[in-house]
Amino acid sequence: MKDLLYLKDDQIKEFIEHIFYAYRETYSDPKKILKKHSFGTAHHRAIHLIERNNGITISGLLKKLKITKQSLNRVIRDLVKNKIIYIKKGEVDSRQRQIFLNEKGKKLFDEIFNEQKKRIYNALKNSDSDSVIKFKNVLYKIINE
Amino acid sequence: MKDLLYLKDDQIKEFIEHIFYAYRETYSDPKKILKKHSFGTAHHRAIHLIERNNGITISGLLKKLKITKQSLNRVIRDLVKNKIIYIKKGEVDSRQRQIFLNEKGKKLFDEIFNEQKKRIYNALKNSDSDSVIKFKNVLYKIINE
DNA sequence: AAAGATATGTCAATATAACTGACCAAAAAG
DNA sequence: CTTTTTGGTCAGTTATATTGACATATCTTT
Repeated sequence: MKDLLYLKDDQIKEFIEHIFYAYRETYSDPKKILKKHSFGTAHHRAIHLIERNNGITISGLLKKLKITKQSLNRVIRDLVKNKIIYIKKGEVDSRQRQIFLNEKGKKLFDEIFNEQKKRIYNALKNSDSDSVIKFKNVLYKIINE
Repeated sequence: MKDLLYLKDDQIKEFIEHIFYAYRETYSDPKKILKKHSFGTAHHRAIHLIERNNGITISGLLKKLKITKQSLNRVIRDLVKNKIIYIKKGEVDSRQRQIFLNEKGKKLFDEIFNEQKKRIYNALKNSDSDSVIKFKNVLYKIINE
């Protein structure tokens, strides 16, 4: 086997460490905004996925979040109570629930996203397009295992 | 301003989402091993940083972990009690504590790392060295803001 | 139509990892 | 000698997740 520098353990350990930092920093940025509404990162992740997948079902969210329905339920209840999201019965399968951001939710999402965007935007604008493409490719390979 | 595709909001939202997935998956892999010792991800992160920074002080750890000393203290106590780490008074400044993995800790770290390594290794081995370098560069830019 | 499977909701108890705030002691720095 | 820094600890609280049990409505299969 070739002695590929970038496959050395030290390099891999560094990646493991820096993936943590990237996650932590990216999700710390909007915490003040969330706190104004008494929301936390769990609410944030749900809002993000609902914005990205309009009309997503409960089980759809569960698959993406990989948490239990009891955990998700708390979050969903909070968001409904605060009129961030609304829920409709599934059109095809009325056991299902479809979840949507309402106007207040869209505004909150925009506020949150604006905070998070800064960090990513600044990183990308100082990178050439090839770097961004390759960053994305490796990131996806890490997720898909 | 140029209409750079990779700076579009959708692309940025995707990155925000996938940074979360990458973190979650990378740190989920060794959870079974940690559970055998009744440790969690908090212990994992501390062990990782101690392995990477032999003799790191309490305040050094606090800066990297960005948690309170009360939170860290619980973790450190657990690790000392289970003989994963040991603590020495600082040589220059004896107010400080220097933290080291002992033999049991090194073995545990190796077990944990082996699990995590698989995911990263597989992602990197299917990427060319230029991709890995560029992945690293963008990742670091995200952290440094 | 009856039986079984699926999607969701909810109650209760527990675990993990973090937080705030207060206070103390030892050692270094001024 | 006074102040600052480093670390330890007690107590209470919050956020997010878990397991397990059970209920209801709806869809699918027989």
